[in-house]
Amino acid sequence: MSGKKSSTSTRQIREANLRAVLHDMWDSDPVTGSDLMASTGLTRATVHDVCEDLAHRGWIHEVENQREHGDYRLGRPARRYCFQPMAGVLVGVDCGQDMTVATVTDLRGRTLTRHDHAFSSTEHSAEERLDVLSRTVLGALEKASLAASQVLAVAVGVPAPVDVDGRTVGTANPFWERMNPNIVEYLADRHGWTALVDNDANLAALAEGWRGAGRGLRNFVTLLTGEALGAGIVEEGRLLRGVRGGAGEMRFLDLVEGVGSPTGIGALSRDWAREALRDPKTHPTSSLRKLAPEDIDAEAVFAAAAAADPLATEVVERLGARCARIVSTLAVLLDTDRIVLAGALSGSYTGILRTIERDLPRYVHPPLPVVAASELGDEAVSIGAVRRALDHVREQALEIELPPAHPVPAPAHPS
Amino acid sequence: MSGKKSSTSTRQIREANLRAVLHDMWDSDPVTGSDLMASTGLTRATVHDVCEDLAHRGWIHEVENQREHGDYRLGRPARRYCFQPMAGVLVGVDCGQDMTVATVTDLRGRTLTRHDHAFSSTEHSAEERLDVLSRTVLGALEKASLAASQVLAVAVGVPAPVDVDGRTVGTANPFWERMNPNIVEYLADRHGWTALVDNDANLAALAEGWRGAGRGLRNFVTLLTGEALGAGIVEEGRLLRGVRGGAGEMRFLDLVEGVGSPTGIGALSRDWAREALRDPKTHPTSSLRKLAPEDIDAEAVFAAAAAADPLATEVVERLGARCARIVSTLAVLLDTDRIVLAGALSGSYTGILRTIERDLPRYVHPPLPVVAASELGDEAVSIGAVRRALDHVREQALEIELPPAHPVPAPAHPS
DNA sequence: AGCATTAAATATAGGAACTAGATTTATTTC
DNA sequence: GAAATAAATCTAGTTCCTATATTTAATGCT
Repeated sequence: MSGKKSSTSTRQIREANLRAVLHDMWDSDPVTGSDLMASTGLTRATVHDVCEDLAHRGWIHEVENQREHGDYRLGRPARRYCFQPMAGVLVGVDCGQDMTVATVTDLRGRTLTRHDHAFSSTEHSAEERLDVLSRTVLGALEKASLAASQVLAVAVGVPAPVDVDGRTVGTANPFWERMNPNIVEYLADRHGWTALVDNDANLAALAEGWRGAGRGLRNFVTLLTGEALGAGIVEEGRLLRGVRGGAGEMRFLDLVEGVGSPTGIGALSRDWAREALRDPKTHPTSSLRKLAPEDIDAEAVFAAAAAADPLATEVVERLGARCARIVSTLAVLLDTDRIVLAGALSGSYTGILRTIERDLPRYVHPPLPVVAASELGDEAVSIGAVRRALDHVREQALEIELPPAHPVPAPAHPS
Repeated sequence: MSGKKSSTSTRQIREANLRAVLHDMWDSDPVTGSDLMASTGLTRATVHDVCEDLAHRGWIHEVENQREHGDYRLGRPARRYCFQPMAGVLVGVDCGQDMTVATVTDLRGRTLTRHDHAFSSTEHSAEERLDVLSRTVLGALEKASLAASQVLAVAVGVPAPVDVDGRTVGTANPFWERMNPNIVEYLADRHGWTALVDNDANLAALAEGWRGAGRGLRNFVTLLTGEALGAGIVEEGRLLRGVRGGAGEMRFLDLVEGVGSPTGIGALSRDWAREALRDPKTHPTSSLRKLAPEDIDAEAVFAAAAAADPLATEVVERLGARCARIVSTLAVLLDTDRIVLAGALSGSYTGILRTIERDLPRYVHPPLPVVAASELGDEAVSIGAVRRALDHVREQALEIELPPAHPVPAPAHPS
């Protein structure tokens, strides 16, 4: 509000310091001026000045009763500042083929609420998609009594290639364009939100690098293994996108021997099991024969395999052999540290992993990449979406004007 | 030398301005203070101050007779500054299996001299390799009467995976380790040079992006097609490296249908032609039958194909069909704009390109990537090495202390 | 030749953001 | 209640920048 204008040059310094201090405080407990002096190398005067600036902007606040937090004894009590995790909220959405899940978190990525909503069918219209997406997010916000104005960023994962600007264009594939009917613009126009759209496998990769099996790694690949395979490739900590967001597209598997298609583990486990069951002579004692054909799904197959059912074991074995080839291809070309198999049933992939481990040395020279199953199950995409929103907000923090501190409706009676 | 110390904060501003001005001047004609004011947004006083600083450091100099350069008429003549392309020199080396080529350039990448030297055999020792490399660079410098102290950076391309630090370790492949026997350390210890080592395909990619078929593109792949295939992958303007520098390794082609190995076009054209010639019944009239078997090499095959020889044409056709599959794999997974086929004979790849263009739609959905042949021939790696050195020097300019202005030996007679 | 015009250089004053060191202040400990 | 302590606050002083006034070295016109 104060119309002070400083030169672009000097503002650069202040901006860098604001950024450094905010970064330091984002994920830590309340810190003192001296703490910040040590971590930033600035003098005390500057540190407090910067902190007051950040407090003014609403990102941090000064902790009043200092005694409670610190365990020091002597000297004048230090001023303590603390990051405001509720200065705004983030929304991460997994906007899949069949349903939408929205997760609302604070600025540290701690979940506040989740809310989901199914589409009427897999072939739902673009209009329905946008409407359901919108209502799912609003529903989640309402659950936690949060106002739309508190949302600093909404990130949405869709099963389609997405370019840097969050758009899906020029793909000559109507399915993909329907999956992402310019969500960015829609959310901005309708709710005024900063929206980020990304490919679901890319977001799953972000999730794995944050809270999953890729934690701490700068080079890894996440393979989404549901109906169709899709890879999220992280190289030197950066997500690969490609020209139109198509990086990680697995259609090339058509050409790989022993693979032949980009069909996912979820689909194949079901299809292969059904196919085998059609011939009454193969594994006549299999427990899967007790189920109706339409009840044979990935979950049933993995459950049977876990119980050592011979037919299911054979399917899992075959899936593992196939995966070994897929994983090798990626590992060799990209020289990656780890490949994470993600998907709703990733918790049941131990059998597949065993086979991959056995076959990998046939195709890859040492050092071999680590192949692991995701621990995030079907939450990978929405967690990754939250992370995407979080990254954006951390990056843009100084350009963001925070909503007023407490938009909770004031008590009905006058002061 | 002047022991002034400014705070890290204020130094950041000055550094950013030095960088901006130096960057502006690197590739342009002499510029005036007013030009720089427009491009940097700084005031005149600051611009001249920064320029004097840069002149002091030796990167630029003030042009004396201003009239000659400008075409202005009125007003007080402007001070003009010009980048010093000979403030130091760069060396780019292609250190291959059979020979070494060193290119010396000025700071704008304009070639001053080239010098090459063959190894005693493809199985030469690490010691010989380092020695020949060393002598090739010194030979090139001597040709242009340049002192070793003028070298600001030496970049070396080797046929091996190389990590970010320029080392080849942990590959369990003695050939690779012999190709890069810690060249960085050797050149630093023996000559005091800043050395950068990189994979040859990566450097070829840099060359293509600079002066070749990838010029201006942020996403493209360069395929080295000589004896063994190797890819240099550029994504968002950045070279992919992978954990140990192995990104772009093509061993995964073992698993690709209709490909089966990472053997290069150079090797296959020769092998396939020889194989066909062994059966006297296939194409008995082929002009290649006039050559001794040991004279059948890639060059001969492509020359014959250009003259419509049926046997050679069949080989080229087969190569094209194979390349289409390889190119598709990369294009789909990486969603790249263009794939450049590089190699000593890239000038003769028109036949191959025709076949690729025909086959590509079988494997890739539109929009199709552009496939092009390199125009750089066997210079791709050394040009890329120069570019690597240039990038390093531009990046590190402010940290580099330039050698004294004119190390040319003073005339023998006194003043 | 001499003077107006012009575009740049130079000089002067002032501000933002930082550092450094002296002084003050709020605590705990003895 | 005084000493010890660690931090806050205050007072200069720095660097690097901007803004504006003044000066300078050309050209062009009479």
